[in-house]
Amino acid sequence: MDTLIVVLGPTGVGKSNISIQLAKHFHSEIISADSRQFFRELSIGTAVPSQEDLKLIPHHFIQTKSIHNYYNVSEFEIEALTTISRLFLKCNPLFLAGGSMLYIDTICKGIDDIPTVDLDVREEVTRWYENNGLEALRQRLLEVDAEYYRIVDLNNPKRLLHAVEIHQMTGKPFTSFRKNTIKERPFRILKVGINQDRKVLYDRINIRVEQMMAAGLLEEARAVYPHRNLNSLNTVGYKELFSYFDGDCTLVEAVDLIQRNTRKYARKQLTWFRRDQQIQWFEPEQVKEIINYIDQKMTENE
RNA sequence: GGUGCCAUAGCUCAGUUGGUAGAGCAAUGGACUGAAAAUCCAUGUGUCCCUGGUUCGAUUCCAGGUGGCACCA
Repeated sequence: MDTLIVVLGPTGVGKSNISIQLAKHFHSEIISADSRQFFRELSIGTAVPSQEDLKLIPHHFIQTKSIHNYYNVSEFEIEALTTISRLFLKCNPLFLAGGSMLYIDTICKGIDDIPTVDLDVREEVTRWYENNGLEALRQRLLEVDAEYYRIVDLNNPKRLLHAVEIHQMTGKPFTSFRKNTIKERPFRILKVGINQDRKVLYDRINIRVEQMMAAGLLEEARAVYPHRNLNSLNTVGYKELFSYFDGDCTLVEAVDLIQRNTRKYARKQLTWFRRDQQIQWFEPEQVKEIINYIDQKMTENE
């Protein structure tokens, strides 16, 4: 049976390296589930695999988009599933590796069919919110979608905005699109989590940020600085350096903040993954154990 | 060596007219359906430097000590 091995874990734990070893062992390829490694303008700050690694093992969805093109998880679902079914013709197991929680879940469980918001609608509703405030936004949502109003986090403007945008665009309440059904996939999914001692992870993250700076992250960030308002650049490692370019902080402070925000991101990833009971957890050194685990599962269910 | 100022949470500090304390940041936990490396929510943390004195009661007042900073020698 076709099996997709999902290699997940917090940022900086060594997922890329491990999934390359696994793909090599199983003569397979890797689909990336990393919402920032899609962008070809961002390579140092998103820690994409090296050119040698990319040559060694074919990767998909790495640096295939531009920061200028709006991209979202739904488009990823469609594209990635197409790629996955094509690759299963020659590889099994196949690997999905990355740390973007929502993107992983979307491949595993699917996401409801909700229209993509036009950028002009987004701009219009956002401007309305900026002029009228959060309370007005809540009231507007209550009028158009009382059901969602009851369950949504009323402090989170992005959630409210999206529901209002969908109504503005379609004339239907956001809730009418939210089916919350789990899509069945025509392949088996095995989740392999990589984690390690929190302190060791944090040290690795701090060092990795220093290495990124040494590798030229500052220049990479400066090159995209003119486009800082793009959503794709609302990204750890770039937004902090933009503040430095603005003169709002020193370079040392900016780098410090990158480290801190990366640590926070790792913590947030772990919070998300913690509730997923399907994940089998390993330490970064346990590549052999992971291979044994996959072998065992592959024969179990043939 | 002398004088002055300071010593409170992991850090930077506030405060207690004497009744054993609180902000920011950090840290930790949580939410999450097309912006997700986004966005939002919640939670502690303590020999109040040490030793004595005054007091029913001292982190707070007093004395001495220790450490730090500044100035003068």
